[in-house]
Amino acid sequence: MKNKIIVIVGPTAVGKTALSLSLAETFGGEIISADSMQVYKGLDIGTAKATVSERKRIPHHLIDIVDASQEYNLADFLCDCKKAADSILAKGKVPILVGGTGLYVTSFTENIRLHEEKTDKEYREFLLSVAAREGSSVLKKQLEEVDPQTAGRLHDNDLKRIIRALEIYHITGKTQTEMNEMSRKEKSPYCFYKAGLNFSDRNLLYERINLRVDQMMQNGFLEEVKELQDSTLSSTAYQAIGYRQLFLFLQGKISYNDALEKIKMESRRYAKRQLTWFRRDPEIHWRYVDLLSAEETRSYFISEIETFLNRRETETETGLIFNRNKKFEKS
RNA sequence: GCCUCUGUAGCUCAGUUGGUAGAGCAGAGGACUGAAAAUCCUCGUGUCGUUGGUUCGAUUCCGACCGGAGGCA
Repeated sequence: MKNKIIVIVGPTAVGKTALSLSLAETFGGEIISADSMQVYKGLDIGTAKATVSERKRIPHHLIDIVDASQEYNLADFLCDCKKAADSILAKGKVPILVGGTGLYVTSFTENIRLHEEKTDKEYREFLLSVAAREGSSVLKKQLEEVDPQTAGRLHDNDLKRIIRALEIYHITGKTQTEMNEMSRKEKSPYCFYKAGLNFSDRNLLYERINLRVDQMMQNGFLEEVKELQDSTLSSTAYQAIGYRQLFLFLQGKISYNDALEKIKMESRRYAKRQLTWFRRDPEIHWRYVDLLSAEETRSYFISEIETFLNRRETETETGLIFNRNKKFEKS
């Protein structure tokens, strides 16, 4: 029988943390954060990490695991996440995967296996300079010769992905199409119950986000950013919403108000993209937090998860997301 | 009180020598396999302040009224 893992997803600020803590308590679970920014030490308030006392109450994994000056990516996450899940299972506890980074969550649940090949920063820089000089369509044409399938699904302006596809070919001699096929050969050794939190009214979600940004400021977000100013953030950590904007304010380049509004706006857009990502996974059980009380949401998922944990037949569908197009071809 | 400017999309504004309109931003939808809080694609949103006149036809021209900004008394 496959081991079972609980997954909680949803846009930023819906209340994933609160639900995860309460589910961890009732089921004897430990939490694995699936968040590309909470891995960084020192980015605390702005990334809305669970508080230290919450983390004392329930063990959390994959928070504060790398220095903010270091890079961290999907491959690192898949490796760390598996280790964390297995260590929790070995203790006889239930892993609860909680997070808003859709790529991380689905790559793990769909058992994407990345291969030895890594990244080649120099080659990336080189391609980037080519694109700057001659335009991205030149690279697109290169890719068309090497991997027409990937080139076909990418837009001319999608520079990051064009470069990545060329980079893969440069390192491995194989196309991204081939590599992607190889990456999903085996089904996940785990099975998942996927809980999704959302607002039925988008405006209420946005109000919640705006409010939370204000609360972050009250909790000393600006002081946190001041602390970071001297240390250099890695290019990935630097992408975290809020930090960039507050750096600009501290440098006197934008007003405090503009920074605040920008943070709120970027957070709202982020939430929207998260929803686009998670919506296409039909296995997620969605609950709307503006239609139910916290207690109703909690007890709904508790009873759902109870039956999930007691179930003997534990096959979950896989390949629903990254293979979506193929699925339609079959039928 | 008088004079000038102004009122067009959620916001900032363009425009129509009279044939009911378009940019940016905001917003919505989508994509996503080693940067993913990143990145990329697509798409609208309208009593053109109100009301009367001229006109086949007014958002456009004219008048009145109402709001906003500035100036003069």
